[in-house]
Amino acid sequence: MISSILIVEDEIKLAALLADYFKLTDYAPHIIHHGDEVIAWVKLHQPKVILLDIMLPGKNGIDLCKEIRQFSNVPILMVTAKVDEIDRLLGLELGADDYICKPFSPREVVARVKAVLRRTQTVEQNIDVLQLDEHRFTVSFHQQEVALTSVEFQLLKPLANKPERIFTREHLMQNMYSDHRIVNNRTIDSHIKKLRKKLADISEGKDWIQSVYGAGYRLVL
Amino acid sequence: MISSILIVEDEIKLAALLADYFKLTDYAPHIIHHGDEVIAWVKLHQPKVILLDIMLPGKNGIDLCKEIRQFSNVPILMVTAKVDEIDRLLGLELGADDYICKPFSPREVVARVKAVLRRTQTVEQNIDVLQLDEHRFTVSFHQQEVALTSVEFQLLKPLANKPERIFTREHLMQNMYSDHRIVNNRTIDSHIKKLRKKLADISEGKDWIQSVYGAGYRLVL
DNA sequence: TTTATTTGTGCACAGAGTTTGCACATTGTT
DNA sequence: AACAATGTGCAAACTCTGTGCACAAATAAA
Repeated sequence: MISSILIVEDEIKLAALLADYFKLTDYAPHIIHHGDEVIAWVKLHQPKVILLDIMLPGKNGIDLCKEIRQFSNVPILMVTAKVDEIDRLLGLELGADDYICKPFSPREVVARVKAVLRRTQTVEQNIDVLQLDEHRFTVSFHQQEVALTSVEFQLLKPLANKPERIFTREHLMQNMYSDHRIVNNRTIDSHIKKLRKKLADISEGKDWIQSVYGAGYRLVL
Repeated sequence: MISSILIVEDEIKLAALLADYFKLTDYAPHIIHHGDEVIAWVKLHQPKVILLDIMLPGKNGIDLCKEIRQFSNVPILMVTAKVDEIDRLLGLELGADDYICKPFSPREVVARVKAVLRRTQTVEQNIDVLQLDEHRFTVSFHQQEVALTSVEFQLLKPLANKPERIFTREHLMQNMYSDHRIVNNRTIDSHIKKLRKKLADISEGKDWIQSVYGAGYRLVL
C-alpha cells in the first residue's frame, strides 16, 4: 500500500533524509520547508499522514496542527526538539496522533508513522463507516442513527457503497429513481444538502460528502 | 451491548474524561457543554441514557430534567456538586433515575449508568412488547387483551415479528391474503387505522404503527 | 330464509410530508 | 477578473397518508 506523506521540516538536509527513507518503504513523500505553505497544500492534496515539525519559519507546527484539525482527521505526528516540550503539548490537546523527539533515527520515524497508520486505518476502515439499513431506511454512525427519506437513501447508497469514487449527478439520478427521471442538477444538490445535514448530525459535524468541482460527488471516510 | 450516552457537563476536561471512560466500556458518548442545546439534541438523537450536571450555563439541569420528562422516559442520572443537595433534589421528584455526587471517579459513574440501564432495560425489553396469540387472534399488552379480526391479525403479525423494519403495502398484502389478492392501498390504510385504534385501547393510547412516507409501515417499540 | 351485525373494501377529499426548481449567494477555476 | 459550478433558503408542486363514509360480503341470530 502506498501512502502519501507530507513532511513539514525546515532543516533541508534532514527533510531530504527522511524523504529518502520513506521512499524506500513505499511511501510517496512531499517536503514543505515553510509553515505558511502547509494548509493550502494539505487541502489540495490530502496526504494520508503528516509529519509536522514545531519550530518552523512562518506558522508554527502547533497552530498548523489546530488549523488542520478544523477540516481533516489526517493522522499528524508532531516533531519537537525538546523532550520536555512533549508534556506541554499533550496538555494542549492539539489532536495530534503521536509525538516524536529530536534527535531521532529515520527508521524510528518510519516505524512510528507505520504504527499510527495502522491504528487509524483500522479504526476508519472497520469502525468509522456509515452503516445503511435497507429495511429501515436509516444510516447509523457508531450508535447514532437517523432516518432518511427514500430519495435520500437511494442517493446515499451508491456513494456509501463505493467510498472515494466520484459519481456524476446523472449517475446518481439513475440510482435514485426507478423511472429514470431527469431532474434539475440543483435538485440533486438540495438532496445532498439534506443528506449532509443528517449525516453531520450523527457524526459530530463531519462532512462525509465531498463535491468534486465539475464532476459530481463522492463519499470520503 | 452498545448504548449512546449524552453527557451534559460544562467542565470541558471532566466531560472529555468521562467520555473516554464510556468509550472504553462500549458506550457512544456525546458531550454538550451548554444547557440550552440539550433539548433539541435529545429530541433529535434520543440517547439511551443521559448524564446531567445541575450547574450549567444556560438552562440548569433541574429544569432540563423536568422538560425532558415531558416527552421521554430516557434514564437520567443527575450530577450535583453538593451532597446536601441530593435530599432537596429527591424532594423535587424530578423523575431522575439516579443521583451522583461530585467528586466522583469515572469508574463509579460508569457503574451507576450500567446499573440504571440494567434496571430500565429489563422493564422495557421484556415487558413492553405486544404478545400475539395465533390461535385466538388476539394481541395483548401487559394484561390488556383485545380480539382482532383475521385480516387485522395477519396484518399485524409481520409488523410485530420484525419491529422497526419497514413493510411495504404490497408486502403486507401478501401476508394478509392467502390468495395473493391485490387490494387498494387505501384499504390497507383502513385496516391500519382499525389496528391502531385497538392497540391504542390496550396501551394507554400509544401509537405502535409508524407510517413511513413513500415506503410503508413499521411497528415501533 | 330472512334479518341483524360484523367485517372488509374502496372512494373522495383533506391534510401532512416530500420533492423539486428557482433565484441568488458563495465558492472554485482559468 | 470573468466565468462556471456548487450551496442555500424558500415556496410551489406533487405525492402519500388519514379519515369518514357508503356499500358489499361474510357471519351470526332469529
